[in-house]
Amino acid sequence: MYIVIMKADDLHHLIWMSRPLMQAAEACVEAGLDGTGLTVRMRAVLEILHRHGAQTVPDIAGRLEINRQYVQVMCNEVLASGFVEQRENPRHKRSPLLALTDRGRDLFQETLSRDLMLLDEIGAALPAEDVSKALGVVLAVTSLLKKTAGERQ
Amino acid sequence: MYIVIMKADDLHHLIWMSRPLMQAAEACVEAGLDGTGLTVRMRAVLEILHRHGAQTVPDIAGRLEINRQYVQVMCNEVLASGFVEQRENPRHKRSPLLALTDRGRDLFQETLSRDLMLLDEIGAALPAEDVSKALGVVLAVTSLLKKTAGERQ
DNA sequence: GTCAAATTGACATGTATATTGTCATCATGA
DNA sequence: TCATGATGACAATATACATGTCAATTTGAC
Repeated sequence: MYIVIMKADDLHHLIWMSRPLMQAAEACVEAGLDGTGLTVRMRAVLEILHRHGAQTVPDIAGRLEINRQYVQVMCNEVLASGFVEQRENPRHKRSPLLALTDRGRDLFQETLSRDLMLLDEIGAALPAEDVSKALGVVLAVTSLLKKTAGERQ
Repeated sequence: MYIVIMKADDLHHLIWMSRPLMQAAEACVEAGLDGTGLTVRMRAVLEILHRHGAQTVPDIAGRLEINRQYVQVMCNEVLASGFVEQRENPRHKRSPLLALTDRGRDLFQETLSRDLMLLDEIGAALPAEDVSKALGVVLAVTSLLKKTAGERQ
């Protein structure tokens, strides 16, 4: 009985820590972007292009799970910044591929490596096994919550 | 080396799961609030009052870590809803205490118990120890990220 | 090859969730 | 009593989306 109560309590706390965690992470990324001319949402586009290579705007929207029109705005911003350029798309003449420019790639790799260093620092304080278990729990909880939200409707 | 890479990767994933987790949790709460006349942010106020007893608006803002002016708006909503009422504050004549009305208490307890049932259900699929460790990791990561964001500025 | 249907980019509008700033009023405590 | 601070109200701004529409063009089925 006691254990059950404790668990629900921890679970409750875990779930409601998601917002502070997200805010802290975003603040951290934002602070790391200071001076680069990038915003967090521009960085998101660069990350997709870095990880998955050249993509069209609708492709990026799909990966970000954000609607096409808003991602279009984000992409226009990175295009204007010069960190991304349009390339001809052999598969669709009116929908160019967006690709990182050399400047964009350099910049993103720089911020990425700084972020990875930070992750290593943070990770140093935590047992690898705990991190991996935490990820498992969070993934499971998220998927169960999603399912429940659907059912509750 | 391999382990370090794995850990940073898991950590990265864990951190960026915070948004989907939060969204899933909010969607779930919202679905559970359907028909009660409450919104998620109104519920947040009720939860504070339920857990900590009667509070002033600035007190609630402090606990929610949201700025005073916005919490004022949230509180005005719950006051209008009739689930919360103003009481005289012996410590400050211009700043009344907000307290749950009987209706508010009943309603909140009902939604709370439904949510606790859900938590138990979700918890049933997870070892208590893992949940507790996950919470520990998330708390640690959040606090380290907050610290870093501050330093990076 | 033709033509209907789908895709794309652009733009306008709406909404939720905040933050920031200002101001008058009033309470508190030195 | 009087400076200081707390409170509530209001306005402006920002961010992060969703939705809807439209023209141009592309694709694919026939």
